[in-house]
Amino acid sequence: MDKGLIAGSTTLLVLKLLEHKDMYGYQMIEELAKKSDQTFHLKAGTLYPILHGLEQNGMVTSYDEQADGGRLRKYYRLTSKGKGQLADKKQEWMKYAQAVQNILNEGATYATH
Amino acid sequence: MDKGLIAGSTTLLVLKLLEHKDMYGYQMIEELAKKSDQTFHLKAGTLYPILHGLEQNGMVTSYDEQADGGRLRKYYRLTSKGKGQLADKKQEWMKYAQAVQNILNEGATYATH
DNA sequence: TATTCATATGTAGATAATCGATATATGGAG
DNA sequence: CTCCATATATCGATTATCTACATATGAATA
Repeated sequence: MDKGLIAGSTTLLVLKLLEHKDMYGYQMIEELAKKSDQTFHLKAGTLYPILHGLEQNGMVTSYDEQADGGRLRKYYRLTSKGKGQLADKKQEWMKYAQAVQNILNEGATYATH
Repeated sequence: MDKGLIAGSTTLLVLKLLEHKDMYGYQMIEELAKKSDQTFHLKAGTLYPILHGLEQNGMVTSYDEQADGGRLRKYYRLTSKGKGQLADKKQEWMKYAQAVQNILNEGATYATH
């Protein structure tokens, strides 16, 4: 998958993952790959700086929690400000994707069978 | 419109514009803005380097042609190699956009009216 | 016990794609 | 004759991703 394509939508996807439940970084990487049927392979070196930035901007808060085995995980929770950002970015993406789709479909012939 | 969102799909859109007719750079910028209902505002400083790159890679060829007024325009024509590239990038974009869409639609409720 | 692997977070430098600014030149309108 | 739309072009800055590296824990295995 082309690196450039991912640009701009990564933050949107991260915010979306946190919409209904708190998650930790490593979990997000796995879940994105699974949910996208391996289309996305977000790298740790990409994700963690994004999470730090979102926290600094007040879009998420974080807290540490012990896993069963004793491992420490850093969970992220979406703030109300982050929910607003998610809604904005979602709408922006929809508009953009629709515009690309419209252009790509031009000149297409449709089966009428 | 977020700059990052554009990344990765610009080349695809340029190739698509040339699918059915030859065009010159300035014309592509105008047509993209019009066709996308002002969602895209591709800048000259972005487009021309892309066109040069496509030509170097054999995706397009170019020729000069005099406009009515006498202005010189540089037209670009899609090669068969470029057509292949267009098909590849189109498929890649569709797959990517569908994956984003699937994730964004999770947890959505649907009106049943 | 030592080693290796999956888990888990993190930083730094390289790469790529876009933008803004700037430059040049022509033709039409005022 | 000045200004603006047209038309192409280059360069440096910005931004977002990647690769590579670093650190650490716990489980499996040799």
